[in-house]
Amino acid sequence: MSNSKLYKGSLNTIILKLLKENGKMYGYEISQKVKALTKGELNITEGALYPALHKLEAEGLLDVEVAKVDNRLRKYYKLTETGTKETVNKLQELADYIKTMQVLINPKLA
Amino acid sequence: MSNSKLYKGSLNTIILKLLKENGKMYGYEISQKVKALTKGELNITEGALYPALHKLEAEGLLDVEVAKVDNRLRKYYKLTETGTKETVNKLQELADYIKTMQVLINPKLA
DNA sequence: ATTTTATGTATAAGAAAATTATGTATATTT
DNA sequence: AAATATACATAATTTTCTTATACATAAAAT
Repeated sequence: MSNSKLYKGSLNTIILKLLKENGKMYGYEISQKVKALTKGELNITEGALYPALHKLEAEGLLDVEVAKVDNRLRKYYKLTETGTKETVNKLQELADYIKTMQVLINPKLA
Repeated sequence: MSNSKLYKGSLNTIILKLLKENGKMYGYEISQKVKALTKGELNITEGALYPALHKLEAEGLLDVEVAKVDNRLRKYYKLTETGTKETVNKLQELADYIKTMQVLINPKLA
C-alpha cells in the first residue's frame, strides 16, 4: 500500500472484500483492481500485499489454488467459511471506524 | 489508541483537528475529549498520545506552554501557523481516504 | 484514616503493518 | 534488443501503535 498513512490497517479488509465480490483472485489482479477502482490513487505494494495474503491464509481465512497461465505462476485466493464470516466483521469495523472519525472531524454529528 | 487497528495513522489528524476546534488543550484533556465524543469507543493511550504530541511539536506544528494548576503540571498545546496549514491537509487526506474506502467497499459508487 | 480512583506527564520494550529495496522469471511491447 | 508488464517473494527498515512501568498530586470512597 502506498500514498497515505491512513490506509494502515485497512489492507486486510480491502483484500477480503474484493474476494467476497469476485469469488477468487490472484495477488497481481488484486493490486490492479484496487488501482483501477481508485483511479490510481491507491497502489498496494507487493511488500504489503503478499505477506498479507500469506498471513490471511495461515489464519485460515483464505484458501489458495495454484495455476499456470501462459507459463507463468498464479496463486488464486478465495474465502474460506471462516474468512467469509470475518469479512462481515471487518466491514462492520470499517463502517464503525468511518462513523467515529466523522464524529471527531465534524463534531456537529455527535 | 486502542480498540481498532484501523485507527493507525489517524491519531495526528485527531489531535490537530481538536486543537483547531478548541484553541489550546493539554494531553489529558485531549484523551478525555476523544473518549467523550466517541462515547467511550475510542481510548487514546498515553503511550501513543504523548510521543505524538512531542513529535508534532518537534516538527513545528504545535507550540507548547506549561502551566501549573492545583499544584499539578499541565502542558497546553496549540497550533502554529504551519500546524494550521497541515491540519487542513490532514483533514482533506482523511476525507479522501473515507471516499476511497467507500468506493472499495461499495463498488456501485465507483 | 487509608485506599482507590482520577488527574497529569513520561518513557521503554515489544508488536503490527507498512515502505523500500531486492530478487527471480516469463511475456509482451517498443 | 531493450523496456515494460505480468507474477510471485522476502529482507531490512521505519512508523505507529500497545503494554507496562514510573513518578506525583488531588479527590473520592471505604
